[in-house]
Amino acid sequence: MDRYEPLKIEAKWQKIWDETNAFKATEKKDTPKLFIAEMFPYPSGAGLHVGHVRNFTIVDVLARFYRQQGLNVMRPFGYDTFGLPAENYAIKTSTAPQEITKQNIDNFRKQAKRLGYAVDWSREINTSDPEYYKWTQWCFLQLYKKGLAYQKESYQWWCPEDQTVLANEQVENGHCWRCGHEVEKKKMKQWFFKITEYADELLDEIDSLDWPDKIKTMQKNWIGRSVGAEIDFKVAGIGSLETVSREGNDPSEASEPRNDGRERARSRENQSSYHSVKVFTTRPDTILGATFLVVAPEYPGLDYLITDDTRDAVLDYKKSALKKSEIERQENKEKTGVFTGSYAINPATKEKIPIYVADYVLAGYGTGAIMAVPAYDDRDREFAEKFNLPIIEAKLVDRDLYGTPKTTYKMRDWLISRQRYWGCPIPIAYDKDGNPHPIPEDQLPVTLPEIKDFQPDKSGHSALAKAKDWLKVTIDGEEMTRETDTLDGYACSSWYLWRYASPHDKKHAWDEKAVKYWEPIDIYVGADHAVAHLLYIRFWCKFFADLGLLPFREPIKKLIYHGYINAPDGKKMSKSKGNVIDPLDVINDGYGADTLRTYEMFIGPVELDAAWDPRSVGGVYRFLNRCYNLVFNSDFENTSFEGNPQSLRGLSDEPRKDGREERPEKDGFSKSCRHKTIKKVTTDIYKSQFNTAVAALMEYVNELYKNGAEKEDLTTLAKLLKPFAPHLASEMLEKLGASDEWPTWDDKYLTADTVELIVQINGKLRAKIAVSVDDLEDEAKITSLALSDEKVAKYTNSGIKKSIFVKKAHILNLVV
RNA sequence: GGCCGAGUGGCGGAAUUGGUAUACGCGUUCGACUUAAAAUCGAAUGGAGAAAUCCGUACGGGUUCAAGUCCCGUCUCGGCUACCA
Repeated sequence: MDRYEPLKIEAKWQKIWDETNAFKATEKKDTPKLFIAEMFPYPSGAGLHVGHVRNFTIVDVLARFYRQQGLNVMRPFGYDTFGLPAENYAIKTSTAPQEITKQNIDNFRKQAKRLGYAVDWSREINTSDPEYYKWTQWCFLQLYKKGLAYQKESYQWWCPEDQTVLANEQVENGHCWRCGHEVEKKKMKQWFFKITEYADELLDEIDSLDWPDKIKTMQKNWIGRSVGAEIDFKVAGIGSLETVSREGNDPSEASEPRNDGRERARSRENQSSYHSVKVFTTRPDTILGATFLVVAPEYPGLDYLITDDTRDAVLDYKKSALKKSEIERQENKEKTGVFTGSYAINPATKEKIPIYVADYVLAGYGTGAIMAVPAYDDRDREFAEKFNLPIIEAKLVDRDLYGTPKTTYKMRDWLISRQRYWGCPIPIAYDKDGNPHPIPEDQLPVTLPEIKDFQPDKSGHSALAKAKDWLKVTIDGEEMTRETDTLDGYACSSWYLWRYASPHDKKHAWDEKAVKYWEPIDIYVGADHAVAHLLYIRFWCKFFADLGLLPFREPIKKLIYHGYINAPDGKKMSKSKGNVIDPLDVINDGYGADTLRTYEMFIGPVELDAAWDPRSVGGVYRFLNRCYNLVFNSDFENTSFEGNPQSLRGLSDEPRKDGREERPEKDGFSKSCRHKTIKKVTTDIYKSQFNTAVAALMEYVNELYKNGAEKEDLTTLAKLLKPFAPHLASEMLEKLGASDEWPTWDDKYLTADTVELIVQINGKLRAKIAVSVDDLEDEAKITSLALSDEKVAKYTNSGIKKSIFVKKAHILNLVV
């Protein structure tokens, strides 16, 4: 009796795969390709966790499945290595982040190999490798050349703990996404990418993507397009011709934080030059009901709406509103505000209506001013009720009558400057007048200098500012000073999928031909970054498509977004709670990688979070053990496997315990069971329903134990099992002398000769009668068969009112 | 507050999209093997009932020959978003 020893089997096959470069991908002209990858990991010092395993295994199951089907599969691997954890660790231990990163990568690679992933290891990517970030800088320069990378001074989210600014996407509920510290506003000159330029296309193409609806909706909401109109309201009593509004249509203004305290040092004589307030509304048709205007506390023209009587109250209000943190504004939803002292003329009613200032109007959205229609808008009604303003249920008018059509977005431009050392240097230098100049492409990469002190400070500059020699650079003979900000890590991951196509290209970011063959990625798997990374990479794709450098406008065809794995108690795993499951422990406890992989696919539907259950791991191990026994502890060559593996212990002569002598029509049964399983597993994998695919394999094994297995059953089982448990399946296939070519099914074997007719009386199940499949064609015969059943007859003595026969479900429902 | 999901045995979860509710796994119970235990194998396992039967997919209604699935209302939980005009 051979024992299933996963650790032995796995070591054997991993060695073979490693030594033969088994999963190297090359472009093959006449073979359909499939490019699949996970969102590459940030290699932390802790090594792989069970969430990584779920992520990577989904990719691996699909990669192996399609490979077995004969597709030319590319499944690369990479590491997203710039970022705060490595830098913070470097500060703590005075070790260079380069060194820490190298160690972590080595560990990740080793662990990923231990899981048996079918990776083309020649395509590894590391974003902090100068060979890689040279091209990240090149990408930046392309954006810069087209005016899509620009600088702007503005208030930005600042994390006092991490000493860096954050993008809007990195602020969660007023706190830093990394360290959880409450963020503040700081006025700084920062670099941005003009993602808003592509807002419409990013929005309009979402529906065409094969992505989960959840992610599509999140992106739509994030972009937040509102179609409406801008309407001018003349300010009563002030008589000049200029307009009060946010200046211009500069989309960069959209990045302005919401409660910035911008003060405009305008001279008093300018006061008379403002004579109207421009509002944005999505409901210009409700203008007859607009009974007052409201402007944000930061509204640029606010000073000129104030009268001597109201000055103190308004300025007080503004001051206190600006002092409030984002969180305080969120907590207190009670409407507050004060009358400015000015009135505007409603262009539709010609009524004179008051202008208020209130912090429920946001400076960063629309024009920073609204027309309040309390009859139609809950917030306006609340305000009106509190301040006793008229609420008029007016008729609707034509939308275009009083304003000009205008579309606005919630999405802001992407803030990319980071005041940290461990990032990709921004390839810019400043001349002595402070004007930015791009580093010429032939001087790339701008390499991170090796320094000793990584500690950032309040200066607003990264530790790079202390690398005095590095700062100096000569461009076109002119002495300049380098930019000390580094790029947001998301920039590095906004193009890596294209780098996978030609990861060693020294002349280009990506090779045109290779990209044309492999890209766009067919299946991308992840559990995070619904609006950040997945939006940024779409933006860069469109940009480079516009430059003619990519032959497609959407980078990701299909997205699989899976759930998290939680601790057995259902809570998030965390070091502090001490409930972390280490996948390597599971393997080394003797279960092996195959059990771990198969268990994580069996744990539940991909898209849902799941709780780790150590006992179920054991269940999956038992299943693989049974698979092993079928091949290694049965005499399938000579006889059909009969009964159970105990037969191998000399019990095979004993009669079956269940009294069944010989199963009738064994051939037909065996075939139908086999083909049913092939179909179920194949279609389930196509649908990413890995849990039910594994369940179907378990059912199949149970059947084979019960009814005996032919060699064909065992090769089929091994082939179907291989994506999930590749080591064991390879061992089985080797013993069976079979290839791993994916099996096909024939529907003709799926229909049995006899079928159970379900007889319902008034919709309730009353009898199951075995009938031949041919009889299903004849409703009259079916009905008489049913009526001749004793039990059915009992219910139908008094006649049948109606009879419904559903052939496909072999159900006969009799209404009495 | 807004939008979107979800609610099925003791537990994780299935259910050909309107057609036998609870596949598969865990747990539990019984049996076989064993001096014994583990492992393994077999059987049983929604609830009530001696049984025929009845009741069961969060709750209340409805449509239908037939509802976990569709419609209306209520409750609960989760996710995203948060005064976006």
